[in-house]
Amino acid sequence: MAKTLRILTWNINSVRLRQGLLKDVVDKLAPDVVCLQETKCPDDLFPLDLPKVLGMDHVLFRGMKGYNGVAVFSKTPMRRHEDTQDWVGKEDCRHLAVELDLPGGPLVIHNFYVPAGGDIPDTELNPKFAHKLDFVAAARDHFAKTPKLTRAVLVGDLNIAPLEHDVWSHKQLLKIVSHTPVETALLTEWQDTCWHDGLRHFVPADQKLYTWWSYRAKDWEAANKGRRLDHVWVTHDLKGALTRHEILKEARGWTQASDHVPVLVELAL
DNA sequence: ATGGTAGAGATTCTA
Repeated sequence: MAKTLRILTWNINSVRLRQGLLKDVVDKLAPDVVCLQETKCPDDLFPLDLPKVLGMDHVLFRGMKGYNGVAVFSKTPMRRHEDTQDWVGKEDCRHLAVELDLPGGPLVIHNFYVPAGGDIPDTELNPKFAHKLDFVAAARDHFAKTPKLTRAVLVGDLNIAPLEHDVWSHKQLLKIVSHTPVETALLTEWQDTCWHDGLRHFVPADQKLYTWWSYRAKDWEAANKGRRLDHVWVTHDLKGALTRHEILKEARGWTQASDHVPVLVELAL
């Protein structure tokens, strides 16, 4: 008997500010697991009443002051997975791996927040871009060492839109951080270590698909200059378990919205 | 290598 598991990923851009919107997202999409990025909340200030409000008993988080931060909520028991890492020598709270106990055996979920990389796509002029490339290369190399990985899911804000139709204009974004060839090549290499693109599984590569719209656009919906920065990957053994996806675009139009929208994938495990 | 907006938390950084 297959169990349905709905996994939600969202760059919430402050978990404290958007607790109410998170409740609305959970009520609407009924996830079993919620992975957040950019919680921007030190661990000692994390809102500990939030799990009860969301109807999700279990929570794990890794936060810091001001920036970054990841958290996972779950309806079923979980524990922090040993493969949670600091990447490229920085303790900047960009990764949290959890292990869930499910009837068919444990499932590992990696929650990532990849560095945005600044504005200038040049590693000499911009250390933040160098950090981003180093981070993705390290993640690639790490998963290349575990090529037989199974029953695992990787989600998060990877801050790279790899395909032509993951951005509103491929040509105009080739020199824009998030869609430069060096970034998209690295992300593809990372994915190719053991992962299958769980969103493009449902949406053909020739169709536009976005999860993020800049705060800086006057009318984000009319301009529709989006990018697909948020991802859900599954190991190849779980490809056949993918049953549904949803990108909650309407959330971008809510009052005091995040610039990223919630992304849901359902698996029949 | 424009400037636009948003959040944290300090009067600027990161996205």
